[in-house]
Amino acid sequence: MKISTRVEYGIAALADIAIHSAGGGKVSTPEISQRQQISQKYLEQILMLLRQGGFVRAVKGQHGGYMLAKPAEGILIADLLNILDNNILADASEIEADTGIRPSVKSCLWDRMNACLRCFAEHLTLADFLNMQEAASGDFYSI
Amino acid sequence: MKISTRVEYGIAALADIAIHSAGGGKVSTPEISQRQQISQKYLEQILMLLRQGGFVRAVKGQHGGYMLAKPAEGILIADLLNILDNNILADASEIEADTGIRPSVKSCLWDRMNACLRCFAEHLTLADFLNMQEAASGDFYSI
DNA sequence: TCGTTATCCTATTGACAAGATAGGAATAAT
DNA sequence: ATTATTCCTATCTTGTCAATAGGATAACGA
Repeated sequence: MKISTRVEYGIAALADIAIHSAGGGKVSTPEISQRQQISQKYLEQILMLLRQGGFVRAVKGQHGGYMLAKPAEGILIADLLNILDNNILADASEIEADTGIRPSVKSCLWDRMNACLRCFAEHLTLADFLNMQEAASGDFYSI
Repeated sequence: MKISTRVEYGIAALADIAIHSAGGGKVSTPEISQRQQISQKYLEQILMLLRQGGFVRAVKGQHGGYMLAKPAEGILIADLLNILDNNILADASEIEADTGIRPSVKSCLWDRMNACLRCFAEHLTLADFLNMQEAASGDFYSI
């Protein structure tokens, strides 16, 4: 199972924001870039996706930055995957149906695999991910 | 969930061979190519993978062709995926361990998703896939 | 008001893999 | 010999990922 760095960085960035904006603060791209070792310019693009997806809110201008748009408990890893990796969890048969093609047996097989992934990712929140990390090492920064 | 055409064609080809070699016959690339609408040259490469993976046996020369190397009940979709798509189901942490990198929390997340897929694909055989198709339409050729 | 520092947006580039296409060598039956 | 097949390698095209770059827009502070 290959996962793009866009997804990887996106989750890392969101986790970073969740941790460092606790208490109403804002987190800026330079901060995240340095802590998570992600190119700042590339990070900007990813954060744009996360904002458009409704995961973070942004404040422009000096001393601006990002904060979570909703609590970490309400952010599903499944939704993150879809935003960051072009609807990776969408069913093939749905896509075919949209294009007027009759769903095939093959896409039915893909869909079953898809369902396995979705079932997992839809029951896992950003908060769960943060807990995983905390339990594993106590060091939030080594994602 | 994106699946490469190599996987798609590979499974289609193997299903075609399973059906048309019933009774000890052989199935040639031109036959499969025509029935499954796959470029013959591309199909050759895929069948080479399937042969190297031990899924089919080949007979060269005139009136040669392919046959299953083992019964369809013994062919796991998981193994097919790994052969046709570069060990797509291998755990990230295993790969990291092989390269001397300490498995990370992130790869642990990927591995859990991987486990979902593997659990499904390791319990599904080529025979199951054939039954799915038969039940769905009765037309073996419209994969 | 001006400068600083941030987000926001688009264009471009380089690397790489997928998806084919092509040509021919080896092999076996007719 | 001829034909039909598997086998193997090289090449090409295209698209996506990953990253870089440049600048527009917005807010804050001195």
